[in-house]
Amino acid sequence: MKFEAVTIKDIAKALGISTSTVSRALRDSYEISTETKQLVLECAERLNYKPNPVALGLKERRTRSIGIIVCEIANPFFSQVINGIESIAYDKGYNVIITQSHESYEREVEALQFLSSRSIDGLLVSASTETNDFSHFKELSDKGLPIVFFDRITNAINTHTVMLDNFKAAYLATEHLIQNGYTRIGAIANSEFLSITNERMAGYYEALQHHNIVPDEGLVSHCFYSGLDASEIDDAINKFFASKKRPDAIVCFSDKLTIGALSSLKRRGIKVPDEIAMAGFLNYTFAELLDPPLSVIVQPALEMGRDATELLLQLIESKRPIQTFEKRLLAPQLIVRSSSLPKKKS
Amino acid sequence: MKFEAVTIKDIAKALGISTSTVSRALRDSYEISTETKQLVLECAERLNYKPNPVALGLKERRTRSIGIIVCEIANPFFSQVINGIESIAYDKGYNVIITQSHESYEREVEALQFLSSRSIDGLLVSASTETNDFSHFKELSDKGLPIVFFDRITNAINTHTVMLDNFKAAYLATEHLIQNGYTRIGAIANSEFLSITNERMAGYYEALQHHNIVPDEGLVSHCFYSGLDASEIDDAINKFFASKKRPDAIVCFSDKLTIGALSSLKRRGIKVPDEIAMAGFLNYTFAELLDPPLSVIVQPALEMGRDATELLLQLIESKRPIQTFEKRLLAPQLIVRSSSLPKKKS
DNA sequence: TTTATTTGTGCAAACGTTCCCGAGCTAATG
DNA sequence: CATTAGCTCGGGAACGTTTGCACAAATAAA
Repeated sequence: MKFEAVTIKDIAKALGISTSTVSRALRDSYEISTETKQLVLECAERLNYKPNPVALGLKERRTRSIGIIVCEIANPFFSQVINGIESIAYDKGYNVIITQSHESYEREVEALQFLSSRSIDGLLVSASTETNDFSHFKELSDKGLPIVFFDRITNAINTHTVMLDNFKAAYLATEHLIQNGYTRIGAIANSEFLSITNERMAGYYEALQHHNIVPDEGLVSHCFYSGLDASEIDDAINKFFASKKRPDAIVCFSDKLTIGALSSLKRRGIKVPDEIAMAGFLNYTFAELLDPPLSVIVQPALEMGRDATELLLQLIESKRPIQTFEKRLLAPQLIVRSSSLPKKKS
Repeated sequence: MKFEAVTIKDIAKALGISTSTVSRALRDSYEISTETKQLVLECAERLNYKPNPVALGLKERRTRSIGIIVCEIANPFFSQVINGIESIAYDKGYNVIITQSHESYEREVEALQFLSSRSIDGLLVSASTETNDFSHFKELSDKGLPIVFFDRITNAINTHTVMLDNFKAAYLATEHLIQNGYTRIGAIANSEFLSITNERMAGYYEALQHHNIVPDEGLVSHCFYSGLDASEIDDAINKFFASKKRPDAIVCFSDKLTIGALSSLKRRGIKVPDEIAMAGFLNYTFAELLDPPLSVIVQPALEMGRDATELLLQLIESKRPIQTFEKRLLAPQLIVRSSSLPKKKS
C-alpha cells in the first residue's frame, strides 16, 4: 500500500524543462522569467504538487520537527503545556513529536535516544522525577542540539529555561492558610531530586518563618514517584496523622498530589475543611466542582508551553551560537475556595 | 547552531573501506565476513553512530511516523487515547505527530494538509464536530494513504474503525436512571452531525421506549460545539427548565457536557441528585471526588488508542491492499455513584 | 592446469531537492 | 564588428542510505 506523490521531476517532464528550473521557479528565484514561473506554478497547482519534506530535510540537514519529553501526557498540566507548544510550533511549520518518561530515568534515556535518532531540530524537556544525572542531555547539548527545559529544569546545562515562580507559588498557598488561622500545616511534595520541589519547599518554609511558625519535620512528606502510585500519598497522610499533633491544614505541591490527598482524606472520612483545611497546585478548570471546592495554585501552563517553544525556535533558527540564556519565571495564580475557609475557633 | 551527526561515510573513512560494506555490515548481511562486521560494529559503537532516518525515509519512501488528528489534546478522553496510541507506536519504532482541529472543519483540513505534506505513513482520526463532508480524507485514502478512524468515525470511507459501543453506553446510562425511579430524563448531546451522537441518542430512545416512557423533544438538547463554549450548555439546561414539566434527571453524552452540566446546575443552585439526578460520560479518574460523586459511563480510551494503532500499523505494513475492514466496538463501563441515587418519593 | 563456484568487497545509481557553475542568447557598449 | 553584460536556463553534484551488479581472490571440482 504505497502512496505516490507528485515530484518536481513530474512537473519538469510535463513542461519539458529541467528540474532545477522548476525548483527555482517554485522558490520564486529572480533568475527565472515570469512566464516560466507562471507555467510552473500553474502546472504544480494542477498536479497538486507538495514538496517532499523528507528530501528537504536531507538536503538542508533539518527536519522542522521538535521533540518533547514529559512524564505523562494525560496529566492535565502537561497536556495544557503541550497545547501551548503545539500552537506555536504549528504556526511556524514545525511538527512536534511527543514522548513520555512515565517518571522513569530509564525511559527518559530511551525516549531521548529515540528522538535524537529521529534527527529532530530541537528538544523541549521536563525531566522525570528519577533524573538527577543530566549527562545524557548534556552530551547532546554539547554536540549542538538546541534544548529548552521547562517546569522541571536543571542548572547542569547552560540553556534557556521556563518555569513557574515556584517559590512564590508555594509561599502564596502556605501564607494563605496561615492567614486563615491555620498553624500546623502539613506539606506533601514530590521527590527532593526535582528542582521545583526544593523551590516550593523553600517557599513553604519562608512563609512559616515569616509568620513565626516553627517547622515540624513530622509534617513534611515527599512522594518519590510524584503520586503515580496512590499508596505513596496515603503513606504521607498516615505520617501526618501519626504525628504527635495532627496538622490542621495540608498544602500539596503538585496536581497529582492535590487530587490524591483529597481522595485519601475522603477515604478516611475526614471532613475538609472542618477537620483539616487544604490548598494545593491544581490545573483543572473544574476544581470548583470538587467536594469541597478546592483552593488552588494555577500555573499558566499554556503560556509555559508557548514561551518554551518560542525560546527553542529562537535557538534553532539563530545563525550564530547563543551565549546568554534566559531563565524565565512565570507568575502563579492563587484561587481561594472553600477548602481553606478561615479556621473556626474551637 | 548545527548539530553534526556521524554518518556511514565517517566509519568507511576511518576503516578505509567503502560505504556499501559498512552499510551491509551494519545490516548484518550474509555477504560480509565476520571480521569486517566486527570491525564495523565496533567502530560504529565507538563513534556513536546513529542511522539517519531522514535519508532512510527518502530511500525507502516511508517515514515511520503516523499522524493524529483529534479535536483537543487537553480533553482527558483524548489524552488517554493518545497515550494508548503512543505506547504501541513507540514499541514499533514509529513517531506520532499530533494535531488538533479544535472542533473546526477548517482547522481539520489545515491539519490534514500539514500532515500529508509531512509525508506520514498513516493517519489516525477522530473527526471534528463540524465535519460532515469527508472528501478531504477520501481523497488521500484513495491515493493509498492508510487511515483509521476512531471514536468519531465515518462510513463514507471504507477502512478500519474503532469506537465505543455508543448505543449500549447511552442505553446503560439512561436505563440506570429509569431503574432508579426517574421518568423525565433530559438528554444533552453533541452535534447531530457526529455519528456517535446519533448512536447515543438511539440508545437513549431505545431505553425510554423499552420502559414505556414517551420521549419529549423539550427534553433533548444538542450542543453544536460539544460544549467548547460554556454558554451552549447553559442554554441546554435553560431549555429544560423552561419546559412545561421539568426533568427529574439529566444524562449527558460526552465528557465536556457532563462537567459543563454539573457546573451549570451548581451555578443555578440546583441540588444533585435531590432536585435533579445526573449521569453521563466521563473519563476522569476522580469523578468520585466531585460534588456529588458522579455516576458515569467510562470509555476504554487507552484500549481504543491501542486498537486503532494496531489496525493502522497492520494497514501500513501489509504488502498487498487490504479489502476487508474491521469495525471494532469497545464495551462501555457504567459506574454508579450518588448523583443518581434512587428517587425519593415525594 | 583449467573451469566453475563461492566469498568478500567496491562502484554507482537511486530516492527528491537545492544550488553552484557554466552555456546560450540578446542587447548594449566601445 | 568584437567584447561585455545581463538574463534564462540546464547539467550535475550533494545530502545519507541501500542495493544490484561487477569484479577480484580464494577455493573446489574436473
